[in-house]
Amino acid sequence: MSVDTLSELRTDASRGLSTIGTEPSERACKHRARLARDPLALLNPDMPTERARKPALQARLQRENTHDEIYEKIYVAILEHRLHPGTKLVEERLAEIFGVSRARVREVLARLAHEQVVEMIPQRGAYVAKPSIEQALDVFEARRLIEPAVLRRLIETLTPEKLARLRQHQELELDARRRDDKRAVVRLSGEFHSLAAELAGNTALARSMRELSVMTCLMIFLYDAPTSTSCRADEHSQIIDAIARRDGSRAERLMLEHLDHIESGMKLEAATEEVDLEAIFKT
Amino acid sequence: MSVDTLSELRTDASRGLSTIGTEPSERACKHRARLARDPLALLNPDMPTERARKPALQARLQRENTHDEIYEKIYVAILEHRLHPGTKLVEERLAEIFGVSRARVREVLARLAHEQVVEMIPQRGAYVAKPSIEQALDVFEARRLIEPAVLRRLIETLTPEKLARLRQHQELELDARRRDDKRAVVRLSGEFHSLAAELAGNTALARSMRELSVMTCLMIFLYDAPTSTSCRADEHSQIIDAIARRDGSRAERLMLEHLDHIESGMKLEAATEEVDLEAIFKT
DNA sequence: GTAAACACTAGTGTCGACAATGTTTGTCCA
DNA sequence: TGGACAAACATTGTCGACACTAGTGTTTAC
Repeated sequence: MSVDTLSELRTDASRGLSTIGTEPSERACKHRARLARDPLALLNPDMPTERARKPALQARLQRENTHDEIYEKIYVAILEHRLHPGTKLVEERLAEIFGVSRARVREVLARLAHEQVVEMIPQRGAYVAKPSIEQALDVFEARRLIEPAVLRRLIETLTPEKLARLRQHQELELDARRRDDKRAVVRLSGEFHSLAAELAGNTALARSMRELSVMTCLMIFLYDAPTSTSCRADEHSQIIDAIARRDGSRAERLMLEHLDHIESGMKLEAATEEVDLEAIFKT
Repeated sequence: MSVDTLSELRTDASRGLSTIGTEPSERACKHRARLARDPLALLNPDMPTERARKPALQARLQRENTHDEIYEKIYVAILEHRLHPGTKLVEERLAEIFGVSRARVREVLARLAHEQVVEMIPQRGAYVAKPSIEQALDVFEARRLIEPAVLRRLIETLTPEKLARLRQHQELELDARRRDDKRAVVRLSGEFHSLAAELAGNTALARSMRELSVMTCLMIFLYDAPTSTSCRADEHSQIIDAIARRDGSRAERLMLEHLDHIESGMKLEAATEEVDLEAIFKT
């Protein structure tokens, strides 16, 4: 299992997440741009064993997997449920996959752990986080608090460009649904909320929303009843429509209902938490 | 400057911040406890040069400066304004100071950077963050949104123990004021808000509040008019009193006023942002 | 046949070394 | 004199190596 899922990291995870919350300082941004147009980025050698010597050129070559990029690839993989909660993230495997040394992977994992997206256990390793039920409830409470405010602010500062980006996202989401690409659907559903926060223009709130979104994605995977498919598409669409009409109260109401739907779609009854083994074989 | 301030890191920063937001998973917690009662922790050699060989014993010895501890020491130093916004954090210096190798420092810095407490510029290094005015306004907006909710929840779930912890914190704060220990005052003022969030019992909100608190501390240092001393003591006391009386609406109102005071005490007029030098010598 | 002791393996924790880059200082020429 | 170039220095980025630990499998003693 872990080998397969990890390998998938390398493949189609490279688009990832716009720049929500990355908050690039000007210079850092310039730096990233330089990488983006780096012409060497094409000829990725992909030979983990023979990458040993690096004659001042490989150096730049490997930089296509910057810290930020590795971070984002793992992040997106978790968002898309390609990496399941509880999966062990072996440093050496990741290092091989991304063609870098463990030190770099380690820094990325430290960041992810700090964000509670992965859990690091001393001397044991890093695992994709399994948020507890209490955490889940907390997250929903926080979202119920923050998201209406986000929408309010978004409507206040709405511009045609912002609306266009929302519509564009909506289109992506619908498209993913049409293609029945579950992974993209889950990711985009989460990103919708982050995007709204980002467009609302308050970076502090956007950061918080982004963190809450990932946690929600993990929780959906852990506790969701298999019937309900995370966010229903029309709900997002309706919210966007309300935003377009600048109908703040309606948007807020829809959002709260939307959150209720997500939450009630999950079975958060304090069961299934731990010790499956004992419980299972007790009969 | 930087040598002095960095050296101070080593000294009196070791109490730090209770466990707000650290969210120790059970095993990680056990691990930390083991370290705490480690008897070797006393004989700290403090010889950065001759620490080279580590015959299976030094290893444990140095572990008194865990990642988390280094993280917290730097964090507290920033909170207490012993490290000013814009100060460069040279990896090697920090490594020397904490008696560890750069790799560890690096991981810690990565975490701090992820939290926007420090800014990392590629090939240039890590600097204590200088939040922009826009960020400052965002932070206050976010706080105005979150903190009343925190108080509401705190009052709902109030227990004598929680009240006791608030009172205890209040005592610390008053004491620091009496001693005129500005550093402690600033730190404790910030921690009051984190503590309230922590006691409110919603880990997600508490995490956000903690991040917002640090940013506020940095902003106070950057933009505060020298007259007003961050939070006025009696305001916190009054809020605690309102909490004790379970007077939610009063607590919320006081908190909002409190935030207004902090914000209006700062000069956020888009001036003084950059290029002090030119402006200063223009006359 | 069971259980404790032992050995093996995979993986983490930590470090020192070296290359690449940025910054400063010093020098030379216009 | 002053500006451009270059050499020296400082600091970051990256890696490979090795010690240590946890978990697992195997042997041996009873």
